[in-house]
Amino acid sequence: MSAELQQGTPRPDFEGFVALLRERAPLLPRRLRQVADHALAHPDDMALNTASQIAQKAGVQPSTLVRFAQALGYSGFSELQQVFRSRLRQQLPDHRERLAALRNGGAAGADMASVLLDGFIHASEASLERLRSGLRPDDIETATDMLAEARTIVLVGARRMFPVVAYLAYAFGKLGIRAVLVDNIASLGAEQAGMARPGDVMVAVSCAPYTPATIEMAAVAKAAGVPVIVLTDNALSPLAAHCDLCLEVSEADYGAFRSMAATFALAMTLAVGTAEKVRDDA
Amino acid sequence: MSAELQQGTPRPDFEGFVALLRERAPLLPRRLRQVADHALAHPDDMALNTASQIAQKAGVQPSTLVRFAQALGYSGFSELQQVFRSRLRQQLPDHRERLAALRNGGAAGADMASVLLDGFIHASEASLERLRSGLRPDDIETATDMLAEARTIVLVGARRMFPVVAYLAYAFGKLGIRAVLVDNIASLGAEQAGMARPGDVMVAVSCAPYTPATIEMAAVAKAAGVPVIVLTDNALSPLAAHCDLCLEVSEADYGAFRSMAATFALAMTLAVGTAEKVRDDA
DNA sequence: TGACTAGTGGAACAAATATTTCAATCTTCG
DNA sequence: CGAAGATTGAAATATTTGTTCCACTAGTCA
Repeated sequence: MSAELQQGTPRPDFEGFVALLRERAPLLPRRLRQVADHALAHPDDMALNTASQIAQKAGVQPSTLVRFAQALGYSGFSELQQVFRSRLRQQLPDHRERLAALRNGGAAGADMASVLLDGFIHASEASLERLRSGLRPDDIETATDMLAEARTIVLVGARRMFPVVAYLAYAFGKLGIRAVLVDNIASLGAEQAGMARPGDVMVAVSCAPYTPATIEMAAVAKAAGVPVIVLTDNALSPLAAHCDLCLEVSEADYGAFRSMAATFALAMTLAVGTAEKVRDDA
Repeated sequence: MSAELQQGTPRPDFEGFVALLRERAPLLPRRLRQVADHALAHPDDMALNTASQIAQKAGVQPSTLVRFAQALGYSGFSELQQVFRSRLRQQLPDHRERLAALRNGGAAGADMASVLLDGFIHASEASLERLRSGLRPDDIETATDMLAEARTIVLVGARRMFPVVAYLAYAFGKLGIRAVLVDNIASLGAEQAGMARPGDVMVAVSCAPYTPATIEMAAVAKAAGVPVIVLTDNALSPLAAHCDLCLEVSEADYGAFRSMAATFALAMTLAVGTAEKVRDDA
């Protein structure tokens, strides 16, 4: 091992570890780098599991963990692990206090950022909670059945909801499921969506205030005999009229902005659930 | 040992442990009671230290810890400690096991859907929790300062992360803040991003596996004197090298898919925070 | 009071875990 | 192309850690 990597024991706190890694990581060999990535991505894992369990998850040998720790100047893996454990110890009470402080005292202008962030986090958590209790598992089941049998999945969503369908396009693509994203480029949305035929399935996403184009495309598809699955905010949505299956996701808002957390969680579920079905059928 | 204390392995979660203790504690011998008190008072200690360290803090022998665990029906101290560790971990791996069990056991379909949804909801919640405690409010403050002073905000993100910048484009637009979305249409991404000049600000979003084009655009912008704000998953990200401010968001994953909840919450915070600043300046 | 039982401390033991070592492999540079 | 060096995987080893056992104590009931 080159001598330059050998130094006295580095700072025993997590921040110190990250700082150290920031400068050393680029110079580290492949496997050690792999460990570095894993350590930053899964710090809890590093704190709570044994060396061989961590090594397995990181895709390396246990000995590599020891080498990694030593390359950074720690005496061994155990010493490095203490860094992660102390982080876990401090982090919990620390953030509980901060949260309580924020809630009680009307925050000053300086931590406006914290208040906003906290607000959006809360809205997201509330949305997820509602999703958990509000959605019928049978409906997801029906949806994934439909999607798994589709020749092509046509994804429609605009404005606020475009990110959701864009994500679905990515996820389906990665899972090897044929899907096309209607992005309305050059105002060709109607033509893009119009190519759907029986045998295909449309997924349309829209919440209040509903984008007329999305409703229109769903209506046209349905009339053409294309099954339509809708993600919307409530059962009275104008979209609900033009669909075969309606999945309701009510997001909580903070200020003028609504969370997207529940919608994305549902989207991921649909994508993976469909992939599982497709695989089982084959 | 009296037979009544011997039972099958109790529930492996922390709630179960507390419930069990509530009814058994009064009947326990002195030293075991002492352990019970310590366990409830210092659950983190129970999760993160070795048996002899814990024993010392609790004022008992290591063997007493083992007896305590066994008196409650666990096979030994190690098994009991896992209960405390999973509490810290917020039971994430538990879901993987359940999903694996479902696959093997061939459970009913509706169950599969529930497990998936539950898994993604958990991953989202864990991500939000990490965001809450892991992000420095000062960094958000700095980011919104930079954004509020920008003439035009240039938004760069690809593949998995495209939905985030697409959302930001929507949000900034709605808030009356000038922003352009680099969507790489017709492979014109470099030209789209290349129009950024000093006085503008670029927001680049990318997590592993990093899209080379995004890194490249951030590097070019930075070299041209355009301030770059980066949203990425860890400090070692190749994007971190080419930015003026690095916001780290580590999302929890479930299966092969990572949550987007924390990234979106942060994006909303940035958008609204910037709007507040712009309004105050005027 | 004396025998019996449950409880306890501490040492011996067994198991799990981290660490070291060494041979094989891949890189790099002459 | 070939040699020197770095890197890696896997087995051997050393250490730590958890567990069991047994002698001893304290409390309880005949």
